[in-house]
Amino acid sequence: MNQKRLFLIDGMSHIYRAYYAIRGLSSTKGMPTNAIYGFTSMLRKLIEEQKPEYIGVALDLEGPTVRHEQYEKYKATRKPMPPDLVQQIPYIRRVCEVFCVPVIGHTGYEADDVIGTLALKATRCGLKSIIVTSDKDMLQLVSKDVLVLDAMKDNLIIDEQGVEKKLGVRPDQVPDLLGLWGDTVDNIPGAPGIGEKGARELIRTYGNLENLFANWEKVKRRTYQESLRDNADLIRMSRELVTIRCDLPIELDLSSLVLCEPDRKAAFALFSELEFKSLMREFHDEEKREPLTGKWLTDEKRDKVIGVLADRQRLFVEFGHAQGMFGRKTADVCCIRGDSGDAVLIDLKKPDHEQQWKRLLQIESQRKICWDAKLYLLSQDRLGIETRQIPDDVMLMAFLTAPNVGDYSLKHWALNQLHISLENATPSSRQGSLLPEEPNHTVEGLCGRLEAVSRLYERLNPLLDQMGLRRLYEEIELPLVPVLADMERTGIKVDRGILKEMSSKMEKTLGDLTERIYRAAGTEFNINSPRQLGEVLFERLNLPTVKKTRKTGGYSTDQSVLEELAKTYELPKLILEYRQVAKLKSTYVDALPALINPDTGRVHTSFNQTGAATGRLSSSDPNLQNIPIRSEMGKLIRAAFVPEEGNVLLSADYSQVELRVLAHLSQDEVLVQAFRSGEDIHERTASEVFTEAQLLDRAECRRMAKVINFGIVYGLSAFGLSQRLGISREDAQQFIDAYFRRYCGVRAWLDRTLEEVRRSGSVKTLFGRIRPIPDINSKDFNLRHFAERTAVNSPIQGTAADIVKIAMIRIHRALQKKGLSARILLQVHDELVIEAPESQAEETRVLVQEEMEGAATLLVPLKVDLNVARNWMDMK
DNA sequence: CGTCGGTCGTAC
DNA sequence: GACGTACGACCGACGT
Repeated sequence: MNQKRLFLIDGMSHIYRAYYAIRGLSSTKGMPTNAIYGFTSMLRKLIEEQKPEYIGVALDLEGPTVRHEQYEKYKATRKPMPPDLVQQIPYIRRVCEVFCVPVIGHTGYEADDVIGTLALKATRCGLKSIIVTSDKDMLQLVSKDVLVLDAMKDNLIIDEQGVEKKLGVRPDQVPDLLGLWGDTVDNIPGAPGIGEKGARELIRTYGNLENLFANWEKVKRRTYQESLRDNADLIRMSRELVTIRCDLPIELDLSSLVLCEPDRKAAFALFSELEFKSLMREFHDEEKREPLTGKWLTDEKRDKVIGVLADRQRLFVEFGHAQGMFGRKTADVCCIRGDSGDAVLIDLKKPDHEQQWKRLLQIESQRKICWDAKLYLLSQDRLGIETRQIPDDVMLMAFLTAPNVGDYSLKHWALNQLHISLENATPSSRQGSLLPEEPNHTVEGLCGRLEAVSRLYERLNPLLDQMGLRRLYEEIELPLVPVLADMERTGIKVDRGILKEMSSKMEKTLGDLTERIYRAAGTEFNINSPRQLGEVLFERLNLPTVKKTRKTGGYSTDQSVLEELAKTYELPKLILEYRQVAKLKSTYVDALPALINPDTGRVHTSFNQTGAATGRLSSSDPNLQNIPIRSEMGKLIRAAFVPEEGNVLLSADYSQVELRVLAHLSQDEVLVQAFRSGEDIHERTASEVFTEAQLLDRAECRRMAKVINFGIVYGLSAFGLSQRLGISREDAQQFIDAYFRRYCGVRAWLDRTLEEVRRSGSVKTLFGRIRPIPDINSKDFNLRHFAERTAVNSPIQGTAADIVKIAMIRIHRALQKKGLSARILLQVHDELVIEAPESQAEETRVLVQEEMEGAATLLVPLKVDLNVARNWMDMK
């Protein structure tokens, strides 16, 4: 029996119980502590005895709940919480905090409903849910995988038989039973004149409430008959009120519910304040984890300490980074620890320390664990060592288990998962004389970060297995790390001269345009300011404003608006021209040269592995994934990206990879067939969707079909399609209908995917990458529809991203194996840019094509287009 | 003088 | 409102 268990504690019920059960407990300062003490004892005992794998405490939040909307008298007779209990609540939250037990609650919902929803979701994840409460309402949730534990009564665990024994009915009958019986505490009326015994007897005899109503005349007791006859609505409403909702639109975030070690130091401080003597004693002794202290290696101790560290199975590593040349980070101090015990700080600027560090690195039997392995690899370049063993990366674990978070800084995760504030690690006693002032170079700063890394590892590493993400991590994300590090290290050569020339030309163009714009407008203003531009266009010149407005209420001046106006007026046309040039100049032409490394003439972008929730990479500083290609002028920028002397650039892009993925996922016969026979997919869609008459304009139909094909992948609407194609909504809807008539497998897949996401709250790629879709059951129309589009797009985009990552790893390995000196330089989602010596160009080309096309075996072939050129512009 | 949200525009 | 995923320039409001 290794089924993991989630304990959901009904906080409110325990707090009230403790408050009334323990009388007169308070601190010497007069602070009442009875409820806190009772709650703490319960929590401690539960953790001690049950050793839950996952745990959470549900508390009611302030404000009315949906039940109050249903029934205004709900809980009306309940007195407000006594003031001397109210003031204890914040402390109860702190107790949870020091025990590292998360408090869960959602505005507008009762804690009961939160518990019900999470309990059910947990069972779907294969967990056993144990609800800790003494409230009989909760018994309705009991099932094979949901149990109720009454912590007040000697940890009695109630299963389905237990419910029958206690209430005399099955769990599913509990709402009906309580609907009749009522609940005076919550002011739930129930059936007047029918009490506990009567209710039980009636439900046992008639099975359920509706059947009872249908047969009310057969009921023996006359008072019951009348009550049933006269109060049907009241009773039904009562049942409604006692029914615990299990369908709340909330996420089960297992990563935040993992039980971890209590914060002993904080616990001791809290219990001291509350004067809980026995608990103070319990948390006083052995301060194993806290505080982690650091020691510099000293000559006497060095060998001994390194010896001890080398004995460990795992080493946690954290660096103090210094700004290296041209934005490259480099480590100059390293903090390292084993599974337990003190951390050791190594000053990488000292040759003897550096030697020790290299020694540690070479011991491959021990796993190194860090936050951001790519940074780890790159930050060691200065040491001139090649890291053969890739360290485990807790950041990637965080990303895989929760790709929607967006912020993968150690600071954020330490704060949100461990409640450790890393910036509060106050730099006081700086021990090493060489330490710079930055917080992550102080002993405290580094030790705090190291502590966070190791505790997050303990939490997230097991989650990979529980969520089925292990292979994705081991076989894709982690092996990709050294590939990306190589790409960043290598960079791509940029011809400064070309950009310089473009810049001055554009400068002149902008000057001319500015003058003409001012003349046409009859005034000078900031053309870059949409607000000022809006005023000039729509107030000063009174151009028709009908087109569009912003969310914030102003005039929209975006491209589609200006294009519409440009049909009639001169100024918008000039603005459009100005915008295009200004954009290219500021974003690319002028920004790029600043990022060229003057020594090598190359720019080294950063590829962010946690940048996109779908699993795509993102690129920044500079972003080389959005270099223009569509417009003629924009395209010229690509001419500045060139190979090193004696080399060529090789571009390899997957042809229609997302639509091929869709074909595989949906198994749509038409789509699969089209790709298998190597047809032009847009042509094919055109001939499927359009009529004979329409097809006379073949090129136009293909253009529209292309838009439709892309739209499908993004979850298009008739409105969106009509906008894009400049046609009526009705026509757009016709095309969509026609599409799905022909590609009915795609329709079925969309439906399946949506059904799945509504049930499970998340979607997966072919390789098991998970993306939670929290808003899928939202009441908010916009949120829900956005969630639906995300849900269908993510598996497609994500699977394609997985495939490209696999291809990159394969190419990297194959190049190494064959001893070719070609290098991957860039990844642009479905394209790889590679630099190869002229002499190896052909061999590299063959290798790249093979590795890319063989990266995955789908129902349809993967096709790669390759091009070789002397710059990035001349390639497609 | 920094931060941050809004708008706009580039890529796949 | 209205087609998914990013990054980033610029503006302008706001707080220091």
